[in-house]
Amino acid sequence: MPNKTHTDNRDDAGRLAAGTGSAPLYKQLAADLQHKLESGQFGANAPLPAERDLALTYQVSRDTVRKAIRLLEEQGVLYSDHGRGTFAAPESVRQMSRFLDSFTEDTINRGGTPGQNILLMEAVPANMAIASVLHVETSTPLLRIKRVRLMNGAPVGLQDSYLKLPAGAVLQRGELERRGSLYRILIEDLGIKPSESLESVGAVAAQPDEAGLLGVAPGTPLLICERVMLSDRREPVEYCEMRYVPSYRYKTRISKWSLD
Amino acid sequence: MPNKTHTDNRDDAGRLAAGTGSAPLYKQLAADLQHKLESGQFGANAPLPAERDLALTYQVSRDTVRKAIRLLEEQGVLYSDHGRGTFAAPESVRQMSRFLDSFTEDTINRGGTPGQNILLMEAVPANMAIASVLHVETSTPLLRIKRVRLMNGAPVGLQDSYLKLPAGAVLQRGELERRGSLYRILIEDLGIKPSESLESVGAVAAQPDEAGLLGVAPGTPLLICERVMLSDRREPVEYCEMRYVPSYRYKTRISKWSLD
DNA sequence: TAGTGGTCTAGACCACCCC
DNA sequence: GGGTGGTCTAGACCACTAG
Repeated sequence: MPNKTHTDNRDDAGRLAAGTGSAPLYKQLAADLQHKLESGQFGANAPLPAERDLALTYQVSRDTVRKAIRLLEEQGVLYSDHGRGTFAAPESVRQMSRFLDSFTEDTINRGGTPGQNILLMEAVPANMAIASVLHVETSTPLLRIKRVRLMNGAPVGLQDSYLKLPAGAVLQRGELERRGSLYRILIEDLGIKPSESLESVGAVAAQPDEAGLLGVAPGTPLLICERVMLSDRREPVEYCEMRYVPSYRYKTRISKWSLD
Repeated sequence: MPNKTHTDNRDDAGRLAAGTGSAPLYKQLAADLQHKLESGQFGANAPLPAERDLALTYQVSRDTVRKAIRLLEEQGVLYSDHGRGTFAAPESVRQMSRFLDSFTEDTINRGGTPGQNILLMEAVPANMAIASVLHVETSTPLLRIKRVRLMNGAPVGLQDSYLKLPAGAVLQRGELERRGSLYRILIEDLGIKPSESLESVGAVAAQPDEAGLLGVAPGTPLLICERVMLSDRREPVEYCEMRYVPSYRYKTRISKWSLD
């Protein structure tokens, strides 16, 4: 296959772009297939062409086709059954993201407008519990950020976040107000790449102060989500407690059954 | 590589078993690596041998090594960084299952003894909402199972499940009481293979009847989890509402960050 | 039996990280 | 520069499903 350095995905014959400048072939193929699936070319549970046919069509190896299919399978866009074929996933599955979203992205995905009201943003010493989960000594200074999160202007949640910042890193309140998403700043400005998060979800009653901030009656059931976020080096970087009003739902897709 | 039909994983030289009767090489390799990791041969974030070295050691192709590594990566057992190496995941990540567990398995994983108290088990006509999610006509008969779930004898949750059974399938109350796990029966007896579930999690206040069954005060915040379970053909099979007491936590690991 | 996805190989080159 | 993981290929054979 000739090397090209297109920014476009396709050459004149409709083949995928190769070469050092472009995305991996299997990602291009996945994007192409996803586009076809989302444009409604395949109904729910409709079969896709066989892997060998796709390889011929796109002029790539079958292994590359399989990588693209596995990628889309992880995203819930399609699924493969041994001996039967590969099929378009039903709409209900396709909409559910299994991945980690920031509040900002999640809200946009739900069709809402995200907002925030920063209640507090200051350096605090780590208490024993938080020091333990973030792998630091007690009293190590952490950046605490307490925010009311808004959807379409209405309060939906309280976020209380403790951040272990790299030495010398600075995060200004104005910057957070301007950008909205804390994670975007971590990624783009501070070089912190989140890789995984460990979450624990439960229910609690709203305390009077929390109730006031969220505009609900004290004692109202709240969804509480505690999260430890890990960097790409698997260093714990953030501990966060989120309390959401009852109308807010936490949605997820779980795949693969642990029973064999 | 010679074909063998061992039930054992290794031959005399310590190589993995090949041949038609044995598990895929990459799964054997993954099991072997996982065992080494769990036995503490590698500390948190300790580097594993390079892929090429593992391939030599185990006498398999590098691609097979990569498949094994990807499998363990999905399970949170290890992680790979481009250009740096492959590393043992920290203990906190390793413990979190990202997969679908039944209440029975989940409770066992937490070190508890699961139990149940079947409140109701009968055929009921589907109402509009449930008919919609299960893709059946209104009034189609469904099997409704309402249970109090127990951990170490104490009530921790209410499960209200609506099942679309295959024509002619029968599920006896005594069978469920004896086996404990509904999903085991679905898989082993009815040929229903769960593949994915879509979940929505939130918080609600306990109603008087629910409070009585769970042994909490009315108005106590409960964690509510609604679930639609899909078969391997992506047919919705079960709609289930679960309400858990505040002490019960729903834990999960989320990987891959949606921002690139 | 024909067609599908699943596993496996051997080798090549690219991209990234760190010394 | 030397080592690491990431991508890609061409071909072979196995395992499963369905008509």
